[in-house]
Amino acid sequence: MSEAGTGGESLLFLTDEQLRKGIEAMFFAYRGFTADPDRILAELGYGRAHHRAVHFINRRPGLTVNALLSVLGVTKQSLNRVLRTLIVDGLVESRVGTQDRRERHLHLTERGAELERRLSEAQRARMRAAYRAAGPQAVAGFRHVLEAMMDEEIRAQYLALRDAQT
Amino acid sequence: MSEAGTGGESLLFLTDEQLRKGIEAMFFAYRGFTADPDRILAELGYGRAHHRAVHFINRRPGLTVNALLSVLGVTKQSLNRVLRTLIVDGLVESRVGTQDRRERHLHLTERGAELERRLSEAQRARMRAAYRAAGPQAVAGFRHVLEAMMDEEIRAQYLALRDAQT
DNA sequence: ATTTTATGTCAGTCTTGTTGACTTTCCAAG
DNA sequence: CTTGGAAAGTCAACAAGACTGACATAAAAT
Repeated sequence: MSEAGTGGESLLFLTDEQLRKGIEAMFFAYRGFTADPDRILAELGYGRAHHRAVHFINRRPGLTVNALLSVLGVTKQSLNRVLRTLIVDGLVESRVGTQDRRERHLHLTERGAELERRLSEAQRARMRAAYRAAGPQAVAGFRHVLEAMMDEEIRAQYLALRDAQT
Repeated sequence: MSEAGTGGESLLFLTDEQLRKGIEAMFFAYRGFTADPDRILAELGYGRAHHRAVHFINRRPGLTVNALLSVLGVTKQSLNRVLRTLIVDGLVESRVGTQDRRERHLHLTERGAELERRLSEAQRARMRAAYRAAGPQAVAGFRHVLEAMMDEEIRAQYLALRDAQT
């Protein structure tokens, strides 16, 4: 890891001014990060909450409502409103569990998958451009810092999700 | 660092899977990023909007309402509600401009500056920990990618703000 | 004198979050 | 087999914080 080799620089990086710049960069970058999907969602009368639900259902097909709840970090009442519109609109399918029939397993329908692709492609295009502009080494650093910034529990969830993928 | 160093890898980094992981990292990291200030704000009956206003007023003392509006990317009605509570509560001072008396120049009061320090210190503590854990090289990469992810106009604002500081 | 700009304010809407109360379903332990 | 409790869904009420649109005021610019 880099911290081992370049010990002397660490102190310079940790001035309050450097940290404040990082905070601002995070704020502005997040705005860019959500800007493109937001435009698509607005067309369709959806919001960011719909995007997040669709994203994670696509990511973990068949996950339960409870699991989605804990990934998103919202209450079931809040999620339910969003989920209901997605189900009514035919983008998400809620299947009763086979072993435990109290559980509802969530899947995207073909139309839901289409929306997911559209949203994701917009977001990935920006990410791809940023990655290209910054270079592979910067990308590795970017991911490192982001992972270190997460809450402990969230990081565990993230790593599990990350490693479960291809 | 494990993945960096060799130029030929660039293509590998730009698989959809890598991009999706970056998207998720961004989502979860932003949650961590706002978690600590959110707790402090909740105690005081404020929200994220108050934090953002206080942050940028501290950053650019004497900036006008219009300038703050454009930095925050919200409408004046939305900002006004937040700003009014901060002024009434004695955290922000609104001074009539000297050259142009239509303008209101915004400053933090001593109490406002105290809150700013408290919020900022919480956020910087997390940032500092993340920076330490990831190392200086990762930090540089982090900032690179974030800057490349911003909208053009926003990036210009950010760079102006960044370079105006010590 | 008129227009434009900067700001503030009122009213109403929307999304997305919250709590609390209650029901239905159904697994599992007594 | 009965009952306790977990999972899920629903209804209601509420709040923050975003939006639009309309309008008011003061001051600068033309």
